[in-house]
Amino acid sequence: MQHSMPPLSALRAFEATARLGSVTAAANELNVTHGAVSRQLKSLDEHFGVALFAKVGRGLVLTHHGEQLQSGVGEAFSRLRDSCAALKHEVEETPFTLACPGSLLARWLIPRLDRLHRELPELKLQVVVSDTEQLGKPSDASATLAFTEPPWPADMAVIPLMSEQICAVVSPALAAQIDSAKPASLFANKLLVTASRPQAWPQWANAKGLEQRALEDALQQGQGFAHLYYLIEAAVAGLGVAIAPKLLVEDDLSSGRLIAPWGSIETPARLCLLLPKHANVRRSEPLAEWFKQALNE
Amino acid sequence: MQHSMPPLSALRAFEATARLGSVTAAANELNVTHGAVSRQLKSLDEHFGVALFAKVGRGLVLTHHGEQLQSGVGEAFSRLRDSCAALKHEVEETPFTLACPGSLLARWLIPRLDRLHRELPELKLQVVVSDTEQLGKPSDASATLAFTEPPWPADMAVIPLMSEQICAVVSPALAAQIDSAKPASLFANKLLVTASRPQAWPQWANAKGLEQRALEDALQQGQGFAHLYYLIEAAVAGLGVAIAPKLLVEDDLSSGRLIAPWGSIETPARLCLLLPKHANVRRSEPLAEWFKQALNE
DNA sequence: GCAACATGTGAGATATAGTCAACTGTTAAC
DNA sequence: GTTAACAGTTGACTATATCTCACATGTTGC
Repeated sequence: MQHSMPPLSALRAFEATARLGSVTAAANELNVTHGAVSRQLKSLDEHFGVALFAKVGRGLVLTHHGEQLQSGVGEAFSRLRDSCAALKHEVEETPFTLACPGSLLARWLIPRLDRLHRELPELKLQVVVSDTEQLGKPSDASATLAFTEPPWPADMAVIPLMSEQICAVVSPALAAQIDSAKPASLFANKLLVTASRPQAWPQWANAKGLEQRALEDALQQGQGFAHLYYLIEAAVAGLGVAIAPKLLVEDDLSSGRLIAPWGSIETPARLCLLLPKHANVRRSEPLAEWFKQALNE
Repeated sequence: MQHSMPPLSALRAFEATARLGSVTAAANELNVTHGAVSRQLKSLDEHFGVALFAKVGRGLVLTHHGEQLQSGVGEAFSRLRDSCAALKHEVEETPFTLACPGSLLARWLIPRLDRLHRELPELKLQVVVSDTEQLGKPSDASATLAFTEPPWPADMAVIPLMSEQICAVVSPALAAQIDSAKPASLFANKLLVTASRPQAWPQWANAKGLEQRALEDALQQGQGFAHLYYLIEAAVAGLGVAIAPKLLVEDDLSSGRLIAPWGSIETPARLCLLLPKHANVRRSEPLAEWFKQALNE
């Protein structure tokens, strides 16, 4: 059965040539040279053992057998084109869902969301808050934006966008009382912490050469917040010193609402775009590029 | 538009896999390894940016998008298969017409025609007498059998089957009076000639070392026949000595109806199968092979 | 826990399909 | 009648898409 099928590429060349009435036109449509189409047609003639085209003047016309073949093959290719175009259209019209932690969403992405929609309109981007900071779960989002550190989950494609920097921030009023040259001056303030980033203060202490013991004592007297977003607002309000990804406080630092007296440090984590296996590369890649660009401004 | 079409081979792999429900089964149908099909499916996933199959247990099932694609693609491929099979069927059901000179037909082919029909039934062979001995004409026969010598017509494919041998033949009664060791004993007989083969006697004379002059004299007193077939019958009837392709008198020689006292000679001509350009190779090639075999028995 | 089965994948072989350029034949204009 | 533009075919070479092999991973059932 299948044995009677000629090479599909030859059928495609035949269909285009029959439809357009010219080898050269078919070659243009198929983005090949006319020689390539001519060969395909010849191979089809040989497959069926009859001439499908006859030379008339300096062009070709279908023979009886050629017309017979074209009637079915033309419809079949229409059908193929329609089916592929329909699926492609449906895929591209489906909104692209980006999951993002609430703090990153509120303090970095939302201010840039309008521009993102304008620059990548074909994405039909929809943003949702990733419910927990936990990753590696089979999320139904098209992509997830998150700070994560290696090892990265094996069942997802991970595109690192930038290294994470964290900094300790205080309100301008508190900053005035700080000797920024002395890292230990930190301990003159109340430390603000969040359960979602338990490793932040130890990393900071370690990088700044502070004693773990002193840090632990300070944390005992610190204040906890359920969410990074509230932590930062607490710092703005002058409740103490918060530690947060630099990215999330950058706008506040440039506006002067917050001060980072002791600078910032780099952590092993990266801001990453996490894609499920079988993600749509043609949709997620432009998004990753957009993030890389926007993050470097 | 065309731009949205994935590679056709990938679509074929998809269609077979969807229809058969298994990569391995599709690979068998397509006569490739399962790895090849697996790659094609992967490339299709990437083309559309969605998974078309989902792993379920140790097999695959179509996803929603996969089903959507299969509904159209399956029909399109059915259509393609039907169209190709229909054309192929029509071509193969068309009788294959073999043109053949009347003498060759009567004295060699007809006795073997039954066997030919039996051994190549799918040819639906029909035999017609080639009206003239002239070749190179755009005949509407599928193939032409003829003795011809180079140069061969450029607009036809020529398959040489065997070299031509000609021999001078006489009835047994006449043969008894001949000294077969002497070629010149030929001239004791009346020479029988046919207009369709004017070169036969001169070739014979030349090969046997007979004087052209003596030959011409003998031919003056010879008897002409319109057709080779009558010429041979005249020899059988004892009217004189005929010259004919050995192939045409072989049956008579073995039965003793005719004798070739001086043996036979080879001419530059060949028995050939002449095929029009764009002839159906798959039909004419088995016929050529059959002839080669039958001629060597 | 192991054998049988089904699909996925890296590396390298190979065959299909393409390019280029030269050639034949057709049409039309000067 | 000559020439130029055009359409298709073809030989020689090349490239890339496609396949195979062998191994890896994951599932099922005894």
